[in-house]
Amino acid sequence: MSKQQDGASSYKDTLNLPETEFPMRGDLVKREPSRLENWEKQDLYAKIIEKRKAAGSEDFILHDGPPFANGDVHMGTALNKVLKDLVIKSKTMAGYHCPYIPGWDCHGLPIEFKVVKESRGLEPAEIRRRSEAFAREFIDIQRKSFRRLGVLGDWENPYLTLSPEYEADIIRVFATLVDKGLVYQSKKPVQWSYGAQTALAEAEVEYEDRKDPAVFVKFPLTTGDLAGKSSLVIWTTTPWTLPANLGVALHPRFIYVQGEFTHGEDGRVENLIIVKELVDKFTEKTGFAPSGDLEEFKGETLEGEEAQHPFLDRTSKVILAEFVTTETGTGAVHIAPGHGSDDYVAGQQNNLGLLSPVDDDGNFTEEVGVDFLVGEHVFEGNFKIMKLLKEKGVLLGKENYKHSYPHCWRSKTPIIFRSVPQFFIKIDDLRDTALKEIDKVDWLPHWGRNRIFGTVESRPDWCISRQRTWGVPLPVFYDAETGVPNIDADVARKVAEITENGGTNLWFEHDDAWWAEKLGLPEGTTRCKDTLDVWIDSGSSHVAVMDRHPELHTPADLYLEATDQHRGWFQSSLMLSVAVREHAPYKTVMTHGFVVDQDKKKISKSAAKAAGKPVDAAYFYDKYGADILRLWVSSVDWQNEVPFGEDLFKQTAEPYRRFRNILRILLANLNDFDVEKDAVSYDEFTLMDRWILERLNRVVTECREAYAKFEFRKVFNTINQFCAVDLSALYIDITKDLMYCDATDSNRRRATQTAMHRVFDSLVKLLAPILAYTADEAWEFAGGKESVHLEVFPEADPDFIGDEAIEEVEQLTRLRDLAQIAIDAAVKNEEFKKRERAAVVFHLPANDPARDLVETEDALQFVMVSSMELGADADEAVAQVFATEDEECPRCRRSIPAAPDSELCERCADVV
RNA sequence: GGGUCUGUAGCUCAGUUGGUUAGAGCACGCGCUUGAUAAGCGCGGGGUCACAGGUUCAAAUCCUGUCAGACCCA
Repeated sequence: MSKQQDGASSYKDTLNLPETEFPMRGDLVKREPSRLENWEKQDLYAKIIEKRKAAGSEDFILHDGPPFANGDVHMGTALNKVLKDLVIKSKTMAGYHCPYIPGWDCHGLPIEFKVVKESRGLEPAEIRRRSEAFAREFIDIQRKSFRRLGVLGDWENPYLTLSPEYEADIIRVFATLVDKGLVYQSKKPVQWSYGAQTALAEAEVEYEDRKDPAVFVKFPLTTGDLAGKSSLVIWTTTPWTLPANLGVALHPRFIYVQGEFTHGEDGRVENLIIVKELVDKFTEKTGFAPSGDLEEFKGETLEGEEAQHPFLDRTSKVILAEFVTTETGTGAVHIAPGHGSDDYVAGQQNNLGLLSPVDDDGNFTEEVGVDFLVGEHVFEGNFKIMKLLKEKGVLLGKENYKHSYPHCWRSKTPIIFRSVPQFFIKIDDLRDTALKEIDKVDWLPHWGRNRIFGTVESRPDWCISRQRTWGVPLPVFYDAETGVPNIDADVARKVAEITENGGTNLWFEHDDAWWAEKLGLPEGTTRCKDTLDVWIDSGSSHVAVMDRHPELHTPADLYLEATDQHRGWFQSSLMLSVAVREHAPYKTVMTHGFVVDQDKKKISKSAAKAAGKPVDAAYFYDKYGADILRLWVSSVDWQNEVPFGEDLFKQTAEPYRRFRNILRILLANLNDFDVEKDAVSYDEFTLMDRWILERLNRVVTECREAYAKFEFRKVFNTINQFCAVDLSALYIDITKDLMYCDATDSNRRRATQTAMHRVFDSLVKLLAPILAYTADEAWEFAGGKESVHLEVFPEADPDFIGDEAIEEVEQLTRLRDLAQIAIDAAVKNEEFKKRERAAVVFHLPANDPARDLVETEDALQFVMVSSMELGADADEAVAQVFATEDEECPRCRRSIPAAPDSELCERCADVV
């Protein structure tokens, strides 16, 4: 190839053009799986752990909250798991020893429900076998997804709440509770699902809109001055609870009125007592309007009086309660202690007793006291009772009332409050310690503290019995004669011993006689058929996992789950830990928001499916790659709801390309560089090199700090900004000329390569926790023999802590901006086509700090024009441009003076 | 209905203790670049900082209320 044939490009061979095998395109979907395979073949997780152990590193324990072994991994689960991995990887690279033992929550209603739905009438032991198989199937599915996402951990030895050892530990935790006198049995209103035939935990309840018949009912007073003269009026949306009515509650300080009310249409007259504020609403809804003088008094004046039950032959006591409001109703609240928690408490305080004439199916029992209601479902009963009220002349009005009402999360049937014998944990005995412990924990974000404090402060006793099969048996026995439960810690511990080897299936496979004999209990003793609330399962993990596992210990440094766990796992763990060891199981608790739709609406799985919006993590890592998903997680504000949609997801592909390209061009520019042989010392660096290293130092410091605070988004923003502006738009662009055209071994070029080498090294390491695959790939191309995940983060370099170069470059940036304005105008006027053809004259104020820089080589390099000179002084800085008269050097394409007797510029002539 | 939060360009986000003309990236439009090329660079349009009051010389930033959304609770 000769000069004549190929013109200017004949000098191409004399240049040092960037070169690398590192592909521009990620092809993540194809490449990630083979890298993952390689990690697993060499057991990278174990290698990292060994390396930190050998270095005597300090522990950082992130205790994994177990996801439910049911369903595929959706974006919410992926967000949680990847956040955990970002914590583990960044803490590891900050030099900590971070064992990560993942786990699964395996028992519970949702799985049992699916199994039972498939085939009815199964024996308990068979339900349990199938439930276990079901759980294990999804554990494998989810584990595969988590690994594919690049999450490193001890995947071969996860903890499972269904394993016999774990189950035995749950029973031992129960025994400890018994030791401390915290467990009791009582008849108490619970949220009962007649659809699923079980009591439900708070977390198993969901609210749906529902229409109920609301009624206004009068309770004639039978004692006091108003006896036989006036009636209290109650309002209720659950007429079916009236047979269990034992009281009427008034607010002690509200003002009530008493007097004559006349119906606007039929002229019916009643003497009634209603809270003053609600008289108008009452009139509007029932048609009864005040028709005479109204007497006013405070609610407390009626305390202790009696009122006639509307259709049963007994009276109801008038009591006072603070929970009475003037929002709806009449200011007089119907109290059925067997059918509501407020009612229960009020009943206890006022010795009202308790009635709950409803069976497991939600049908009235004999106890209801009205013949035609026996056997009737309560919601049907609503109408019969209304008819009865009307017949008795006590119905003052009715309406269809739409409200949000609790429903069973599985069977979707409405919940009823019903009293049944259940087992409870006394929360009052734990509450004070728990509240004190809450204030010793760091809550991230800080408002999490209030969330959990509020729930612990107000939570009632914990109902721990479930009438289910797929769970840990409640290790309690009933006396043959009396049927009284024998709640005994030693017996429970013996059950734990037996099931530790055989598993709790033994509980269901053997009969009462076998167990009585095995435990040395009297003949005829029967065992409890209930299982423990699943929150006891996961809430015991600090014993069953952290105490048991040699690598872990309690308290954990961090628990990290979605914000709904304030009421869930964070609380159950706290309560059980306080019970067992009197302190919280964690030092820090971090919560993230839920994944919501792009317009910040809640994502319902069924709605998303109907709209064709994928929510499975697999869809995204199979289409875009795990690193894109990880990058998305890092870019998200986990403190609040996390908006998600495929469009948003695609947007993160752009920064990914930028990071990848930056790594690529750095690798390509370092192609001929050997850090051992070619690195230069501090004095050799150009201004630009010192500048980028000062900037790098800031980035390193900021990222290290951000990682330490789990502010991954800040890491993302910082690196993104650094790559887009400092590297891509400035440093790499500006150093192109010297990188390509200077002599291969020139000091200036080697200096820049030294700087680039440091930039690359730091960048890869800072990105490694986020771009787990890509950083590892780049590291390999840079000659790394082992995985980048074995490395530690870069340290700040004391040589570049200052900002001398940064300040100088700020002045150059000013000049560049000034020049840019003039260049754009000239290009628009078609004086020349590109900046490299511009000859610039700066007119600056006399005291302008940039004056000394204008005619330096650094400045010319930075502004990337043909020439720069200082013109006459001006009040305001301004640049003037002309088309240069210099020819373009055919080698470096800069328009600068040529060397004598050459078409090349001086530098290029020297090099060639 | 109650508690805890959130609300800045079409989209994703920066914005230090209140202080010049509210900044990036993406997308869009126009140029340059065939030596980062399924890349790179420059320029441009686009914001009454959810809304309404208040404190202040000065508010995206502090206070109050309204609206919308999220989680938890009823």
